[in-house]
This record gives sequence, C-alpha cells and structure tokens, in this order.
Amino acid sequence: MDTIDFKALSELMMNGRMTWAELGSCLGLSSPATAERVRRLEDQGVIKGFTALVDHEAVGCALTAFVAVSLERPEHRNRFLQKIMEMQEVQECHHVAGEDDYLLKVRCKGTRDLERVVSDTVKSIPGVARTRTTIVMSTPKETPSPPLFPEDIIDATRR
Amino acid sequence: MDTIDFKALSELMMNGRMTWAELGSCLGLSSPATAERVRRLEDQGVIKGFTALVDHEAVGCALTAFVAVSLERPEHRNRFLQKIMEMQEVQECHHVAGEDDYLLKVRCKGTRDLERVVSDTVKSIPGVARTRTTIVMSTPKETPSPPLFPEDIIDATRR
DNA sequence: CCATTTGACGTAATTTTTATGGAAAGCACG
DNA sequence: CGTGCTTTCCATAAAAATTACGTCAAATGG
Repeated sequence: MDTIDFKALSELMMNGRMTWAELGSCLGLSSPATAERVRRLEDQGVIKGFTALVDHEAVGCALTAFVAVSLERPEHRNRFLQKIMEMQEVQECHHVAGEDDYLLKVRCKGTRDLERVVSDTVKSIPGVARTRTTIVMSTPKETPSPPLFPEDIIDATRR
Repeated sequence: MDTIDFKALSELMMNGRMTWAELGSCLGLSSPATAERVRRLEDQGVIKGFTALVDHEAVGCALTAFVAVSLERPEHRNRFLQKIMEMQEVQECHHVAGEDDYLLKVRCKGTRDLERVVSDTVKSIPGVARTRTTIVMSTPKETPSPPLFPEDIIDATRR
C-alpha cells in the first residue's frame, strides 16, 4: 500500500467504472500497471468489490430506521445473527458496546413493512429481549466508503 | 422501471464492473440495449453511481461509532449540517425522530481520533447540546445498497 | 381501420479498452 | 558486483464499448 494505491482507491470510490487507462493517467501509470495494482488490491481484500449505488427511494425503499436490539443471553447470538443475515431489509448489523447489544439499520417500503420486520420478524427471534426503534426522517449525508488518510497509509508502508 | 431494470440493478449491485455483454446475457438483451438501459437508470437517478467497496480496516479505519447529537434549537441546523458535510470521518448523518436530533456514523483510526472528532470537533459546533456515543465492536453485516422488491416495481410500472 | 410516429431492440462496423507476453529498470540480498 | 525478484512499460492480440442503421411493435391520430 503506497500513495499510488491510495489515489487509486480514492478515484475508484468516486467512479468505480472508470477505465484502467483513465485511472492510469490519474496515477501516472500505464493501463496494464494500473490494472495489475487494482487486481492486487482486490486480492489483498482492500477492495471488497465494485457496486452500483442504488437510490433507495427510487426503488420504493422510502423508510430507514435504526433498531437497537437487546439479547437476553449470549447463547442466542448465533441464531440471532443467522436470522439477521437472511433479512434483506437489514442493511447493517453492528455489535455495539453500551446499553443495547446490536444496532440494525433497516430499510423498507414504509411503516407497514417496518412493523412486519420489527414487531413480527426481529422480536420473534429467540432471545430478543427488547428493541428500540428510531425512525430516520432524512439523510443529509451517506457515503459507503471509509475516509482515506493518505498520511497514515504512508506510515503503514514504513512498518 | 420494469423487471429487466430490476434484474440489472440486482446484478450491478453484486458486480459493478461487469461488462454490458455479460449483463446483457443475464437480461436477455444485446450489449447496446443493456448499456442504454443502464445509462437511463443513471440519468433517472436510480443508479447514483458506481464505486469500489473499500475495506475500512485495510485502510486503517479500525473504529466505527454511532454518535447521537442533540441540537439546542433548530436555527443551528444549517451550520451544523455544513460542518458535518466537511467531516470525512462522518460517513452518515441521519436526521432522526425521537430523543436525539441526529445520528452520525463515524469511522476513524482509533479512540484518539474519535476523541478529536467527537469531543473537539462535533461538540464545538454551535448549538450542539449533547452527544451520546456508541462504540461498534464488530459489524457482522453491512451492505451499501437497499433491498430490492421486484414485485413492487412491477406494480410501479402499472401506474 | 389503417397510416404514421415513437421507442426499444438487434446487428454490424468502428473505435476504444483490456489482456497478454516479453523486455528493461529498480531494489534488496548475498 | 552479480542474482533474483518485483514492478513497470511497450507491442500486439483479443475483447468490449460505441455508433450507425434497419426492423419491429405498440401507441397515436386521422
């Protein structure tokens, strides 16, 4: 991981379908060298994949909510996670420190679906003690990729 | 938006760099027709863009946290949002209903950075009354794109 | 009911991009 | 100073994207 890889990530985060030639000229490399670097980043798992960013409202997913979940006992974890993985509407599942055990980001069509997801599905999972749902009214900012700190990466290289 | 567009979204969510020919064969279309459809989805804003999914840990962003923010008065909103937009570490900012006003998803290198972001930066924004930070220990699930409900889309077409 | 228009698609030709193989430059190591 | 390894570039062949153009079907309008 050097500065060039970094710039590559940054560019590919902004436009994941740019050609290697385009990216190469940003990087000061030829297209084969660029393709090779990106392939390596994928192999290393730095790049987990490429995806289209879909507007959730445009596909009828108008409602976003955060659902905090408390589990009765740790034994229920695996079963809980397994269920969560199967649920399309759960976009994120974080194991958190603090009052609750898990924080879910749920996206669905509307309140009716939310009711189904939270009251029926989540609460029916064995071990779920309680849930606390927070409705999202608007989302002024949402970026899928982590911030990039080039300076740190240079340091990381020096390891 | 018809069933084909839907399948296209679904495929492009899984692999954002697939060729139009590949996608076309999934869709039963030729590559020009495929490219045209995808271009239209972009124009309509259904596809907001294409991006590389970067592993945050691989780039030194090891810490994820949710920060709930309460604002004193609504007048502070614009200034607050403006500041939030400038902060790389804030990956998401949701305006929420309930006890708090905003819920931020923050990603940074470690606790030291979190301290800087929350205690120094966020709390120094005028109007921020209080914050409540929840540390993420692990993230079993995280998908950037919304769930797709083909059946609803077919209905939408019938409008 | 038929002619015309419009939109979407496929095929083929052209251009661009990617993949591949081979050679040279840089670098660590002995 | 040479050896082996890595990374790069260049050239060429293969593949993909783009463009142009003709066809078809559904919608439009007389």
